[in-house]
Amino acid sequence: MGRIRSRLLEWYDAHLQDFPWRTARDPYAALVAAVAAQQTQMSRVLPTYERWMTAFPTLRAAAEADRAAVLRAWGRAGYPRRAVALHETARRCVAQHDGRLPADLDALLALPGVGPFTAAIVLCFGYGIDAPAVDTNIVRVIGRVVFGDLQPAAETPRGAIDAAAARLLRPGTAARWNPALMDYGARVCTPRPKCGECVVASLCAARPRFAAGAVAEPVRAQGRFDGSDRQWRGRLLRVLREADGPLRLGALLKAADVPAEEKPRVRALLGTLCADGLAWSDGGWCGLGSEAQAPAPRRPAR
DNA sequence: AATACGGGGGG
DNA sequence: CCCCCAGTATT
Repeated sequence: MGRIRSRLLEWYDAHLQDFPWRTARDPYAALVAAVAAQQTQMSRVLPTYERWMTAFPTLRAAAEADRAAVLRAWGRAGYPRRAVALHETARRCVAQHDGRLPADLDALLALPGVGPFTAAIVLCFGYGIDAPAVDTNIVRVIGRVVFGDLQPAAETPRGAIDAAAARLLRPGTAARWNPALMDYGARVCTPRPKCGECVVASLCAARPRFAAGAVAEPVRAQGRFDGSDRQWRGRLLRVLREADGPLRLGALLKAADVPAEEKPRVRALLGTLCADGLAWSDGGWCGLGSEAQAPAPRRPAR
């Protein structure tokens, strides 16, 4: 174990990527980066992070923002419900935690959009607390090196991976060890691994299998995106985000280029956006965010 | 345990 | 065209 640790740390020191949230010791910055990183390649995280932090430099600023502004800052980063969760988490921190992120695992996990990974990132980067942040990269690296898996998610149970991650973490090093392991999985121990460049190949339990030419099977099959609900939701939201203000329903469907036969379905999807706090719809008008904006005609006031 | 949830990078 | 991504919430 010790040799694996030292070699990976040595690799990390030579390939260090200096993301601002890694060294800022700012729990809010860590939170924003962690949420932006959920199911998203790092190359796309930095721009989202910069936009968000420029628009809402502090937890309180995020809490006081309106939903439409939050969604515009999120832009095309994907999974916009993450922006809603971030917004709501900021509000709860102000309402219930004295305007700060809790430094406690269970309290963090109680916040919307915060799961085991995000909570661990807040703890280790934000507070310097030792918490193993086990992302998909780390699952793969530990699965292979420790357990000899080709494609860990399909072989070794997650609980065993987590236990190994906790065992590998030396006290006081989480803020360096977590990103070292994550980066290694992203750059070397990739889904199709670069075993020729691997600094722990001689210690890797999976080495014989890969050396024999075994190929890792795809982790999770993915449905078609074209024509999916997800694509339509994304298109609607994009139109709403880029609009100056409220739109007629008909104008929304037209701008989103919805064919006649898809209109009932896409109208229903607008309903799901509203349910998610991403859009509102009222009296034939609709818009970005959670509440009808001024230009929309109000119902007769009593 | 299985699905839903965006959008784009990279082979 | 296909795989995958610093996951989380819901069913």
